[in-house]
Amino acid sequence: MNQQIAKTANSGRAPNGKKITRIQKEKTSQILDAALEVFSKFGYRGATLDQISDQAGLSKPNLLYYFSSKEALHKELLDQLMVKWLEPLEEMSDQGDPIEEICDYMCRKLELAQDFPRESRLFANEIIQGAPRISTRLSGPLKDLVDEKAALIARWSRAGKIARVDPYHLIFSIWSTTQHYADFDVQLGAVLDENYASRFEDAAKFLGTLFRNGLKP
Amino acid sequence: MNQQIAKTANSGRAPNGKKITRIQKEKTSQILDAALEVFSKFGYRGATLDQISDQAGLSKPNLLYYFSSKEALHKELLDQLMVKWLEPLEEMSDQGDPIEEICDYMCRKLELAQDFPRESRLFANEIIQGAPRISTRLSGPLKDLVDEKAALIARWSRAGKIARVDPYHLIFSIWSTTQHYADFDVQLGAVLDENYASRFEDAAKFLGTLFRNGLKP
DNA sequence: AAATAATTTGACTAATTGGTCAGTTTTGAG
DNA sequence: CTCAAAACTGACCAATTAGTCAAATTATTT
Repeated sequence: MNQQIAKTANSGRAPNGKKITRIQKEKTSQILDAALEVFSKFGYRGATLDQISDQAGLSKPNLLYYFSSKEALHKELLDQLMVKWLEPLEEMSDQGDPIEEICDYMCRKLELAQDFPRESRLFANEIIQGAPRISTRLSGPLKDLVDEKAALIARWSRAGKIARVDPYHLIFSIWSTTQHYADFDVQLGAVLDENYASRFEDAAKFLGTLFRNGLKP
Repeated sequence: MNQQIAKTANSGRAPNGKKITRIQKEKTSQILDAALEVFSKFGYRGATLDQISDQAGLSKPNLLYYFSSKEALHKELLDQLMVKWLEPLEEMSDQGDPIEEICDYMCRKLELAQDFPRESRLFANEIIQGAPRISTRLSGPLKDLVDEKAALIARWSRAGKIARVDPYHLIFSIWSTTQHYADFDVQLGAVLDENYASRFEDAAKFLGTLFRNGLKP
């Protein structure tokens, strides 16, 4: 058997019908974790398979037994990431209070930055370097979801429930302010010094104030 | 003469007293521009001297005649960048109206993102990847300046001139929202589509509203 | 027009890179 | 236990990388 091993961790079977063994599940997850660590730190071109296989605790040929190429490994990480990254925005609902819905979204994004900083940096690296391996996802699923939620925010805006603001740029400001706490963590460490430990708590409080006041109709 | 050529473009003389020729001035500036282009797109480890020398229109050994190593070239770019990057914050003054001072700072940062997106991405790449070649600048000059201006904002806050907010996180929010327009430009392009052309204008308007309302006492 | 200094180049090196492959070892179903 | 499939390995390869160097070319000075 020389075919590439399935990468999605579903119920015992790969999309192509092949069985997924215990070892496959363990090793692919080890590799993906190691790859996330290294890609997020050095970017695609800066990361090496040797680093990743070292980090994962196996040999390079063994790594290539599970993922056919560096590119395939990177692509798999981005695919998994995209799902997690869109979730918080999907949850924004036209029920509840508009300003609270928006602030809740901001808080969920901030939690992502806190809990998954490597994923955030992986994404940032990819975007900054021109998104060569993710651009279709941006103009596809991402744009569709943003269009939908921007329309919702625009309705709130027109109905006078929130201030009259450009909904797209509101979403961008939530992305940027929250992701900043993952992507620019080193800079925060240098500047905040003794107040570094409480940065996420303080950020939630500050951003809550900023958006709540800033969006008041 | 085999010594390294001076890199600072001052009045005809290098710090070591050597004369700077016309060719030196031209070539170093060509190289720095090319290096900025390539480093900002691929990060330090992803960039190659071959790419940079190609972009600059000269041979690799010729490039290494002007800059002793890849590291030295990158460091020179970061040094030049740091000055430009701190300027807007330095200009924030305790004269003028507090909220306008803060919004003016935000606008100046947004202009930097618009006029110098490559510099912004160079900086972002360096920070995301752990700032291995700039960390002393962060905890030195940057921290000092931020501490000073945060104290100014804190005074405004205590005096009731602006809302009671954490001054550090206010500064972070200005950094993140403005730099986002340079660093995540590809993502904006994918999402905004036909509204892409006016993104900076729209951003200035949105961020003006957000910060003006959000900081009202 | 020499003479000197500055600039440029091609050919090179040693190290690192992503990826291959034939063969060995381990695993787990019957 | 048996044996086929799965997992793993060391040795290898071609391409790319940062950096060197002696020699050639060009600019500048006198």
